[in-house]
Amino acid sequence: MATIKDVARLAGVSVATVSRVINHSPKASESSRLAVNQAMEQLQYHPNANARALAQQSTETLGLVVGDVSDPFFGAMVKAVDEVAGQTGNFLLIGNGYHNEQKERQAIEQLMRHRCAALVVHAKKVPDDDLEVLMKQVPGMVLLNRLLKGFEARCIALDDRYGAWLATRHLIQQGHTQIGFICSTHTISDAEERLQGYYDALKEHGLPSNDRLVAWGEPDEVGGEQAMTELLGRGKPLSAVACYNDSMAAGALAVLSDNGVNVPEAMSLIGFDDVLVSRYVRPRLTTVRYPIVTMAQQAAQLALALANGTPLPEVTNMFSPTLVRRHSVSGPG
Amino acid sequence: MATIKDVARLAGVSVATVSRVINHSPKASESSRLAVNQAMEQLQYHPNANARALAQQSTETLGLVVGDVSDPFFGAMVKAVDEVAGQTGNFLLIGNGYHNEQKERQAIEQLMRHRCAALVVHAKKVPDDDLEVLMKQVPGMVLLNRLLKGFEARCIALDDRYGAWLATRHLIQQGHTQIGFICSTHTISDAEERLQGYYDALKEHGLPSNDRLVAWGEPDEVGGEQAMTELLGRGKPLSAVACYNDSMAAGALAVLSDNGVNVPEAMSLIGFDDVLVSRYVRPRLTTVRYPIVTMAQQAAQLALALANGTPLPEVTNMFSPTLVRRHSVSGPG
DNA sequence: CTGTTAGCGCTTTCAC
DNA sequence: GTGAAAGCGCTAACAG
Repeated sequence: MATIKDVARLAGVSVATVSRVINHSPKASESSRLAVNQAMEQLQYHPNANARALAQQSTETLGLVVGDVSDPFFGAMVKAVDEVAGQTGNFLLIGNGYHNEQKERQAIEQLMRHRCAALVVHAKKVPDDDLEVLMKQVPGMVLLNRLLKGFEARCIALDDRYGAWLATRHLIQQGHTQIGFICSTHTISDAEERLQGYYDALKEHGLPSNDRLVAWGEPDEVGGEQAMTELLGRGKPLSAVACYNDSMAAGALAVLSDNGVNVPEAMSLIGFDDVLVSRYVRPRLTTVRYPIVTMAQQAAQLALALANGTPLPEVTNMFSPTLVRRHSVSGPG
Repeated sequence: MATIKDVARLAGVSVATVSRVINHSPKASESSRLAVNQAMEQLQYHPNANARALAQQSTETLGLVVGDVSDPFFGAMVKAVDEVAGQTGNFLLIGNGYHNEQKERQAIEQLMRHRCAALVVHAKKVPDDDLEVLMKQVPGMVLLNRLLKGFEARCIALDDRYGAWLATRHLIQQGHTQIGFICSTHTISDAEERLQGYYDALKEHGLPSNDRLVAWGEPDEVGGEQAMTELLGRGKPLSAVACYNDSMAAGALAVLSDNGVNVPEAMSLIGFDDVLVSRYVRPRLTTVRYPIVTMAQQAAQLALALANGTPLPEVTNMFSPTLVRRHSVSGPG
């Protein structure tokens, strides 16, 4: 692959001049600009981003760590961040944490090695202490969906507990008293917080909580199927279920449908996240909206500003979820 | 951020030695290995990947261009490629083409600038000629879901036409004679091929084709809703519809459900791709399986082998889709 | 406006 | 086993 020297030679100028026209420097005559552009074209020249990064000591890249790109929730996040990266002329580097401490650490590590100016990190398994070390080391690092004390201004999170409380309260307000919860087995704060929100709402309304009303599974469709099957199998009276997320709710819905349990007539169901699928199952899923796109955009903008030393944008550090009423919830039969 | 010099100084050795222990060179004494590791730890040293790439003239990165990461179809693709990248110690760089010629070109360009050793490219809009130039320039570049003549061995594609033919024939075999097609408005070969496969099957079985039986939309849920609404609105008798992909089928299904048209009793529906959603709508979607995971893995392995000059893996250059029977197709009412 | 040159951080001969 | 030094491709003073 051609280098800047080749271009300089062919254009009959110095490498400095080539560099100038590449970077649209004002001090470059029209004539050399022409010659250089022609040479670049002819040689199919593509500037080496690594060399550039090294020389400039900065990279024009924005790093993002997500759980798993193939998950629609993260898909929305990636897209949102990619858009702000694109607008600011940055290239997006993505690392998958795969919900695993080792992998999360590796992903962050890789991004640091690539010297991403800005870093948006969604990592739920890496311990606070380790994260703190990294945050100190990388000024342009912002945490998404996690609150690290001492770095609140560089965190953008959602009030999970409030969201689950909202969902459960909605069910209670419809008259339900026997309410189950389908929870995620992932040992991350989101799961604990949402379960706690469910308990809070129950207690607040004088409803007893009961272990037999909560079932667990992986936070995806299959996990939702299993958890709902489990719940049904226990035979404990139940007229409504709040789910950890929409994917699990979709799985639960499928199981109910297969078992001839009508939703919402015989069973109300509420999800969490408001991802696309919630609008395409039938009945449409009532859920709790997680404004991930806005959150991701703000995180990216903040990270970029922090990295470039430009004025910080105003961001919301703690977002509140909201209820989205669709058709999977009604009063008890 | 600490550099290799800092580490060398602290460890009391030369940078060459530090480099040796970083790269696990056999010629590095246990004592210096120890000293260096300790110094790296203490300084929180992260080797600069850009400098490394420059010095080695190679990058340990695998580039991937997709349409849009947030689309579940591409999500599966990204994950598959990421897995083989991870296994071979490569870091994945992703570029989004957003179904737009300019963007596709930019994405490929970016990846080339970053000097990705291997490149897996899903680009449907960039013209053949341009692609040819790039293919010649980057030996480790492989095309996914596209067949470029002269480079067949570096292409991994699916027989779209056959897939749509299969779907339509399945409908015909169930006794349907009034079969619609919901097509994508994206002007890419996939859309043309699938539509053609539908026509082929019709003709082959002596069934007339009719423009009023095909409707168009964006290849997502919303597009599927619109197209199905359009089809219904035309009032032309219809007992089955083949769809461009599962997302459109999901949208179509939703519209049918909302209009009280039972699937499959009153209307049969068949999708394409076999993405996750097809198993979570009710009825479960009968569809045509697109073995994207296997295809993406093979593409990645091929690209890596091409880039590294290692023996090429055996790959299938043209995959055949298969029918997946679930519950959205039956005989005409 | 242009060219010369000294690095950026790392790898890799080549002597020792 | 180890270090000195050259160089990867590019940018950014600096001098002209």
